[in-house]
Amino acid sequence: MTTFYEDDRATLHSGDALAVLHELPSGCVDAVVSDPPYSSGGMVRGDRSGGTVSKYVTSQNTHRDELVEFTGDNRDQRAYAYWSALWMGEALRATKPGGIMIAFTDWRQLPATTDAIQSGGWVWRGIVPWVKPNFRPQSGRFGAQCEYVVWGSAGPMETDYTLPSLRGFFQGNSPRDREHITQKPVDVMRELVKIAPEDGVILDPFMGSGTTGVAAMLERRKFVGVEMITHYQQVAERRIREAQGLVVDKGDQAALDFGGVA
Amino acid sequence: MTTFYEDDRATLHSGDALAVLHELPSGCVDAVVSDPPYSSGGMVRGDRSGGTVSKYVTSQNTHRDELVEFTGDNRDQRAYAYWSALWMGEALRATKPGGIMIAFTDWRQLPATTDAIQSGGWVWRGIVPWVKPNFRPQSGRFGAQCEYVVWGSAGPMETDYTLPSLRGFFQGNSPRDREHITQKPVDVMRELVKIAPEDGVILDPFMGSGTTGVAAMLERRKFVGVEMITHYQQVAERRIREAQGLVVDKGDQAALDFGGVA
DNA sequence: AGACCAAGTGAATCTGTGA
DNA sequence: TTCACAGATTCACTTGGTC
Repeated sequence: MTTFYEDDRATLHSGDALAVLHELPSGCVDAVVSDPPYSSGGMVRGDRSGGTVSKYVTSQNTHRDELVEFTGDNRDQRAYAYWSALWMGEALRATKPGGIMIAFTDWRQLPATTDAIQSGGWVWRGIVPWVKPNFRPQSGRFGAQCEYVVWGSAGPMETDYTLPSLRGFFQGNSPRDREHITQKPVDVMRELVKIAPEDGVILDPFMGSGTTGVAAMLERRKFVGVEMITHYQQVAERRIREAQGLVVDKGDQAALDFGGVA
Repeated sequence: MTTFYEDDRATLHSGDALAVLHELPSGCVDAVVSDPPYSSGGMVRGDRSGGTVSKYVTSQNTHRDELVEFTGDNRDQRAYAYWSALWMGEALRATKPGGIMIAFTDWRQLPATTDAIQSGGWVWRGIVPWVKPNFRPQSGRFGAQCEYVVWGSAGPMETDYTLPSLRGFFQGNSPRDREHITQKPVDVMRELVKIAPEDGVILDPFMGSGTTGVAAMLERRKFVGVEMITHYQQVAERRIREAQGLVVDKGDQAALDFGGVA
């Protein structure tokens, strides 16, 4: 396991998610919050086998040339469910009893993801839709306007009525200046990492551009991230350090502003 | 098949959904829009086996005594998926090629429902969340704030770019003065029935208090409903006739007002 | 009329009790 | 042990009453 960045709030590992998860110590994590490749997009095999940039980005997008392809997005649905169960099972071992799993998915892979989280040994607890106000309308059909968060727990959760309750759906558009094709809004991620206690450890085995880490820093949680592609390792490290600076130097208000921008 | 009400806009049948569906002529329907019993409610079998009023209505609720139990809400998950595939398969036969299936479900039964719609022979097209602003929160957890609409088509859909596009999520609380425990807002139903063309036929095999029929009348679609329980047959007939009166006598504006009230 | 306040509600979920 | 049921808890939003 190669660690390419480490400080007292964040640890970033290089390598394949499954391999790195296998090497993590047991029970070292409070919550797993991740956005794995969906392997969705298209009913037929041909639609899945293309590159990720051509699949997810319209040709009008001005940043198209700056976006880097990502991997692991070409499994069929059986393989996707099996692979998801594998990494979720490894993640369960690394998680404390009562800890939380959170995984993004789209409508097409949602049933496979709920199967996988349970196959991995987690107690499935619910679904949280993420609504994107600016969606692509389709004549005579309901728009595919949402993505979904599937969440569960490592066995029973303790019931602590002093904890605040969390909302059951989120709203917000994809960030405008994305550095990763599937980058999520920081505001949405900030709500999600609140499921872990302050100073608790959040693990993201598919870090990408590091939005989960940014949210963890802004909400004063610790972060462990895993990413395979060198380009995104650099992007994530930069964004997470920037987020740390915002919290330490300028306090909460600046952190809030940052959430709106990124 | 016993028909207990019929006029030029609405036909209401008495009996079990599966039996009545089997007797309907082939291809007589443009869209199936329904809210079947979810058989959900609880992690353990015991929580499913109680009556529907005690299961879904809190003991503090002052209107508890006025609500009538409904049936078919105590299947285990395997049986639920099998039964759903059965009635959805029958409904497919009754639907025109290219017609639409819309079914409500909750988070727990969502994967079983997407399996069932496909097992029944439909092309699964998507999920539309229904977000309830006044949800019951839970400490330290994401609230179960949404129900879900699973929709699909009877084979390929024709693409007609002159049709309006429909929203990918709905918002709105359960109606205040419900006559059925699981009664849906008329506004949400009105959006859903728009998937069928004007003067097209909407079928609801689990009519309950008849909200689908009310929405169909207000949006100038025709309606075929099925309900087993005598009490709800009477409620549905009254509400649907009231909705017809609003459209014919007072025009569109009154119809819009009605949507907000019921 | 409008502003404010108090009470009531929810396809929830978990725990404890008693049969 | 298993099952059925009562009780407690969370908060956004609605309703109804008072000022």
